[in-house]
Amino acid sequence: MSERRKSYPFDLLEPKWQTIWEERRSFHAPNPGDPGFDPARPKYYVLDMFPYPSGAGLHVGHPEGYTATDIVARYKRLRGCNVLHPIGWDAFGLPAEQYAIKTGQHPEITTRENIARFKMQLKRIGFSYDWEREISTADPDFYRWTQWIFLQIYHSWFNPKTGRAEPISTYTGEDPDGVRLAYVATVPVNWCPELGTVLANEEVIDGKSEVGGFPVVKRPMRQWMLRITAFAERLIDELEPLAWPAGIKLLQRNWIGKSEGAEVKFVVAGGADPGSSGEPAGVNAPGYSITVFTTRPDTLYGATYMVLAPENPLVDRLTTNEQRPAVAEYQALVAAKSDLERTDLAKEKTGVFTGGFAINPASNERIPIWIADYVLMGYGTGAIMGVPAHDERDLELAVKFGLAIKEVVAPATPGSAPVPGAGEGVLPSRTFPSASPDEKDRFGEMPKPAPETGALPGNPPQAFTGDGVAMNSPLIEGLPTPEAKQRITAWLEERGLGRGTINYKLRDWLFSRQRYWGEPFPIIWRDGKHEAIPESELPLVPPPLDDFKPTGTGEPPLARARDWVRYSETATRELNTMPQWAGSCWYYLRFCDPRNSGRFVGKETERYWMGVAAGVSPAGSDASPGVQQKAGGVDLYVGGTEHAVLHLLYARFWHKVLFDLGHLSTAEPFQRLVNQGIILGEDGRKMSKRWGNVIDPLDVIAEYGADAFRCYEMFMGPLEQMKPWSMTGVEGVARFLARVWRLVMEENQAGEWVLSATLAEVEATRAQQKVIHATIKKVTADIEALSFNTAIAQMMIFVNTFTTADARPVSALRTLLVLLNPFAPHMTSELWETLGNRFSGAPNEITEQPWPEYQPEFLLEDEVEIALQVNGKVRDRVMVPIAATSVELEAIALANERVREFTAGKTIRKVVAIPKKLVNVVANK
RNA sequence: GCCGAUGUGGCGAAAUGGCAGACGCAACGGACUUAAAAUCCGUUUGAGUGAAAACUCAGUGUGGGUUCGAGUCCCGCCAUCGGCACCA
Repeated sequence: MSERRKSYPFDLLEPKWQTIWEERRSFHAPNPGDPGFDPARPKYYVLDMFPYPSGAGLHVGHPEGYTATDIVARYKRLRGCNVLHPIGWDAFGLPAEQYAIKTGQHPEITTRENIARFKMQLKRIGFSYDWEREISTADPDFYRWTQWIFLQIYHSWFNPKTGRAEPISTYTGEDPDGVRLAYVATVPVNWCPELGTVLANEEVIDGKSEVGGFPVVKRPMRQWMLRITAFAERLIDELEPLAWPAGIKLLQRNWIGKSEGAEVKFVVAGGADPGSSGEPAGVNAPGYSITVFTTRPDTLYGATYMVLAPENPLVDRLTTNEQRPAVAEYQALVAAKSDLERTDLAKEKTGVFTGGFAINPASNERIPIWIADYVLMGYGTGAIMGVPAHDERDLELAVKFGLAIKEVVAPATPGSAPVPGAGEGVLPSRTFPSASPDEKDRFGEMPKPAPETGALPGNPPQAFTGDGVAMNSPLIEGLPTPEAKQRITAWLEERGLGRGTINYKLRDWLFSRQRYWGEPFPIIWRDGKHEAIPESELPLVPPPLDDFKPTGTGEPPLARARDWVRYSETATRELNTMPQWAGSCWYYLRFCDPRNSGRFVGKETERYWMGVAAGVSPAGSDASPGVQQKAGGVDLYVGGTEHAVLHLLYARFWHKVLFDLGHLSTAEPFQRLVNQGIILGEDGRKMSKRWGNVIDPLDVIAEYGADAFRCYEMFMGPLEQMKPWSMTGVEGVARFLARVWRLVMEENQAGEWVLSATLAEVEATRAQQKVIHATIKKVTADIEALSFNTAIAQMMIFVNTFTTADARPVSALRTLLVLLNPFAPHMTSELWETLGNRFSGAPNEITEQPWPEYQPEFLLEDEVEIALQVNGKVRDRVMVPIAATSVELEAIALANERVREFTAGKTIRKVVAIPKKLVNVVANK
């Protein structure tokens, strides 16, 4: 490192103040009832997304959000709030375990080392965390309560009548295990052989694991599931009033994917197709039917065929002997495809006819039943009605295999009645079967276009998928789409042929992992049935293991600990562990009361920190029934967009369960959410080892100091934006801080820093007052709005103004120090102390100083400069009295020489005068 | 393909519908210095006119529109980034 002289002695004073803060417990927030707790102060809970302590340590991207929250935390303290500003470690997780597998090093040891390094880095930046609240999700004192919460979920069910989670004891049906919020199911899961575990859908990206990028295959396994789908509606509704970025809300809504529509029952036709020699296989069973889900019940008359998912268990019973080989072959083909291939092949539709037929309940037409892999078993009923005229996917299949296409919705032409039988450009109706000559085409393997495509000259066929007016549909003829949907749904319900229903894309949460480094389930198995272990046995600690490797069979590594597995003569332990999300689902609650050994969080403490902040009135009335949304929760939560869906959705889900069960005082955990943008390397690329552009905060701090590091992180640009790092930019901000330092200090002959001789206990001049109060106003508003870059810019203006002043008023500098304190806490603390030793009139500690209030009268001027425009172009600027009225301004403008010059020979049409801003004279020939 | 965000000097950026480019970086010029570093002061969107002070025109991805007035509001298009991706 260069031996350049430090522009101010940050290397001495930063460690000094960090030690002082620790010794004085300056940022410790007492809980209600604790000594020193002041109930008169409002609470403010400001939270970071806690880090996973990886082996690489922090780079400069991590502390961006942390710096923002730290500024807010320090600002709120100066404003007299009780501030909860904690940090901890998301310590369970795959990387530590992968490392253990490679090296044999126990994950607990690597995790402890990584935490130590992270902690040292964070402390060096000077964050004002309450370190007495530090937690780790891998600490038994913590995960004991993670396990306890799992048991709460396990012991609950979702009561559809009340719309909330209730103890399983309130369930009166026959099968409690079938309704629990935590349940076991054998489901096709994403099995990752390399990682030796199953993964949630969300952890699989393009058919590969999110961690490591290993291939993932589908495989049926017995797994723990959490019934998050029961909360789908509330997770959408209660999102609405939160102060979150609109884009994140949208992301969550899309993820949940609500669609309203109807289920329709199609009766399977008896007997074979008259033209076919195939035997009907099992389709003679009377009353046999297939239910589909559709969002467009109004297109029922246009359903000319049905499609089942290849995995649908009904397929076997529908398939005729003749079609059986083709169906079996297709099913095998689909099963062999990975998710990636399935998506890749999505460009062209494939499918095969089962030989079976069903009756369209509206038109009574016999329609063929196909299977195709574009129909997913996991959504809706795993079966659809094919309406090729009004659905692009259905149209593709129909065109390819020559299935009938029947138009039943006419685009509504504005201002005129729908054209009956609107003909031109419409596809010719066809009858099934016409594809029989193309037997070889049945898998869609033919690379050449199907003959049908060639048979349609001109425009490619297009499905009309918008709303319009029903046609060719006797029951709803001429009705606009929304009414047609209602009418046909009612008609179906009357006849028991269907009902209105809602579907969600959201699936239940696959909650178990076949890993070692996670929370063991507090569950045992006896006679093939699961039971909870008593709460008194928590925490359930994982057994010590020498070999962490996955077994490869899908059996978790915990199976190796034979003694541990054997719970009693008749019972064995559950071998799965929880996913990494578990701890982060509720860590923010534990921060409120991290050492409570009797409860996951004390009741009163939770009510204080997570409840409705004083002065904020809850939205809506408490008297309303059901799950009325309340304000409250974490007041500000800052983190990356990568958690927009998963972490935030899972945490909201757990929070709602705990709220319903009466353990919490609010229905939502995070009132205000902000995403910080990514910080790129100096080369404009994402920071990564691969590019060698990673910047370690400690290196920056060594050269420029922690205060400069913090200020630069905030000065780079808007918090939410992606932006590249710049070392010369850091230098510029460091220069600014050095100028602040030299406002107060100067070097004597001996090279020591002493108070500047220009300091004086004098009144600020009027011009200086204006800058002071403009700065107070802007910095205050900008911190509230998290616009830290412009707050710093304003303080730079302040410093530029006072640098050139002959005498520097002490009071003005003190004001600046308080405003700057949240950004550069070390230096401002030092200067504050130094000033206090020489000048009286202020408390000894900067933290005891109230936040300054700006006085509007100092911002007022006697005169303002206004612009004089002609036809919108500025022609002159003049000083006018601040109180000048529009009429006076108009007169001034019209008398102005430059204005007259540009209006000469023209007629003045209009004069727009805006006091304190400008006058615009509109003139033409 | 669908959804969302973003496009402003050489660079990071700023701007309740009212003087585009605050603040900072880089660059250039000056002061201090034997010299350099540091520091302080100044210049810096482009094109044109002028000896100069000044002045004129153009300018916020692109094409339209609303308005006395648009970086800002509306419509179309282009580019970059992010998310979703057969969800019936």
